[in-house]
Amino acid sequence: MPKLPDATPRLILKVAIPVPLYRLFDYYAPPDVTESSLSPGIRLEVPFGAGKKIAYLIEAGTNSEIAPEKLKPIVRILDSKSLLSTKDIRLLHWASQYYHHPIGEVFSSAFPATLRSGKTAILPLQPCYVLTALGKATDSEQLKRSPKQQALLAYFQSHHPASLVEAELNNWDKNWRPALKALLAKSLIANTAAKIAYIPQLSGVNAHNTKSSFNEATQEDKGKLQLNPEQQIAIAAVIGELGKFAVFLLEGITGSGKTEVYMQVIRTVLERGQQVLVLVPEINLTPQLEERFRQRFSVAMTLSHSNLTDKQRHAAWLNMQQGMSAILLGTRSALFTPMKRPGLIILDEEHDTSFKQQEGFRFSARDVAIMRGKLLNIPVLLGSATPSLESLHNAYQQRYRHLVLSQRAGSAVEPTLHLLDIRNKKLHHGLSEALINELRKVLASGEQVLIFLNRRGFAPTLICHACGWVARCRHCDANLVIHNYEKLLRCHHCGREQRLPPLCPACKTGGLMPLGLGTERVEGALRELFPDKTLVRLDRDTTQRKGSLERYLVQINDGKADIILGTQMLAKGHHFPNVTLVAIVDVDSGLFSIDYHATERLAQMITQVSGRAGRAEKSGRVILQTRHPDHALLNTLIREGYRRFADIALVERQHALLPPFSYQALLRAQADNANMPLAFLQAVATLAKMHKSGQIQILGPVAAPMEKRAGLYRYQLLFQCDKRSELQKCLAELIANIDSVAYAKKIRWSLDVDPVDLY
DNA sequence: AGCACGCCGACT
DNA sequence: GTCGGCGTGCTC
Repeated sequence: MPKLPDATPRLILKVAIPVPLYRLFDYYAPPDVTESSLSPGIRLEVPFGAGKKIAYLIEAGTNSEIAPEKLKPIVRILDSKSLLSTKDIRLLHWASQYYHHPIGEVFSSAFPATLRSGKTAILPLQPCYVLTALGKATDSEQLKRSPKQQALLAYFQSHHPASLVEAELNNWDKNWRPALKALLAKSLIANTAAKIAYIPQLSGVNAHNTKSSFNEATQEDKGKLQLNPEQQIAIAAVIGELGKFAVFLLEGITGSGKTEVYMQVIRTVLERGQQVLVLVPEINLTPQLEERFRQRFSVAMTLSHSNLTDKQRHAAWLNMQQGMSAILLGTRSALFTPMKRPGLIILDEEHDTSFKQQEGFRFSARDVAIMRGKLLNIPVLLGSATPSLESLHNAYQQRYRHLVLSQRAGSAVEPTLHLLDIRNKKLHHGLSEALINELRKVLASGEQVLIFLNRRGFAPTLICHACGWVARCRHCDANLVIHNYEKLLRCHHCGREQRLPPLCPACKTGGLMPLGLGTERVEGALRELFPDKTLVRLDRDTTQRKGSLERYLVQINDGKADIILGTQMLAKGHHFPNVTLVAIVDVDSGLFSIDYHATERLAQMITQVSGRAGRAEKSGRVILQTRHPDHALLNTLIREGYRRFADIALVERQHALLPPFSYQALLRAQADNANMPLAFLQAVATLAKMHKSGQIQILGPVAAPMEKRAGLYRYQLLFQCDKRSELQKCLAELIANIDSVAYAKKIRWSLDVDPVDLY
């Protein structure tokens, strides 16, 4: 047989590999595949260095800059077609460029761990069980001698459709297998072909089903379906833009019914046969939204967050990708989950900084979600009671549609805020007499109080009264925090801990004293003051174990707690309807930070915590202890509200030319000594000044506010420009040349585009 | 990021 | 005499 003419060149694949390198790698395609069967985005296994890696195909072609003898053939092709859509691939390219992060790592962040490690993209099927004709006809009463079987049969009979998969049975009761086995033996239940929960389609065989599935509002829900005019306007506005790109900022005070707006819009999207991506800042917030969605919608819903196992995340991702699930409720990491029929992205609590990834690929889930909506041509709905200044600015600039919910649902009244001047006042473990009296009154009337202190542990400082020695962390520029229960000193920055010393290590006397406040200390004081009241403390230390937060929340909402004490965990979304008094013990620590973001955060935090009070018929009060009762920010906030505060803050940002009136990027560098990172940043600054246009300001390098942390010395260089494209151009050029900068390989550096804090 | 190659100290 | 320390350089 004659050989093929030499003119047929071998196909060359340009692939992205998850390594911190800003370039693609070229490989030979297997000889028997054609270009058309190699769609961008498919996963490949390739030889790389000494080992093998999973790579993502960027493009197939016939030319390469690399010498042919250096090219290797790929090991194998993993996907017959891309698991990501063309538009989502474009999103990844955009994100890689915008955040200046290596393309391979960006691609791999879009996949769950299983697919990243080369597992085949097959949706695991779970066994499914259905009622038989006999099962439908049998009265579960007949099984009353075995209550578990009776309950299970009744559960099947009440479930619509009358089929259940293992996951649902697990949800019903952990130990369902024996009862099911018995029902199988009695032919009341049958084992059907394995399948996953279905998603109702817009038209066709399921049309009738679909309709009933969406309208299963319970009696309780029907009461809430009385929408006020603002809600109706918001819902109509978003629904009017379905199928198009638009960004909405839904600004709704706590209790104004934002979730109801979400649900009404979601319902319409589902009716169109499309899927919804709902992002929340943290896992803690998924259960309550999940519960409300499940009550309202009987469509398949998927959760995705970091507490799931790899298998669960694999299934969640593929469920969405294949259109088996209609709603994905997840945290930041769920942002890139592909959708077969994308219809809407909702980002709840859009101001929350947890949406910004703080290491590695430092993307903002909010900003990437907006770009994703733009590429997918679907609306993006941002919701918050305390919108970020950037989003408000975008709304004012008409880039976002601004939807406002200013009314509390039902008869609920907004809480009133009061500053309590504690200058020259005697404090009992941080609590003033006036505050204690207020607490006493409210507790006496059987109502709940909520006490907020954003610092866990007993006290943030251990000091020697005799010689002035302070317990410092050896690895960080920070004091060790006293944890009295565990008799430990712990560093909240590097996690290191040691025994609480009985004597001052410096002067060997017994003059050690706690200084400052933590939740443990306030807990002790409150237990002493109100020994007959039940106190629940919610902070990272008390809610570490899985499910403990949920248990406490149930206890609180059942009225089995009088005093709720905690850290910012309290500020995030949980509803405490019986709380009528909120006390913020120490509002001052956030007032005088060097980071201009701090006042915005403080205002959001105060407003969010305040929102926990007085949700029911009773109006709530919020007391803020302060030594700065004349502080302008505090006064604006408590008298005129968050929005007025935000408007003033925006004017200040404009005068200072700070974001959102300019754009920033922060180059951080760290190493186990101070010299190399500083020298590196200095060299980068010099390089940048050569390349930059006149518009870009280069500030620094300076030490990070905490210069030493976990044994590493940290410095940073800030870039700022009022033109985003100029800044981007400068950064791109820098990154392209950064390897040649002195010490670049000896230190750890990272670039943070649109930093949310300067630490 | 891994991983291998490559030149200088305490060990079977 | 070797095992191995991590400095430097490469990965198609």
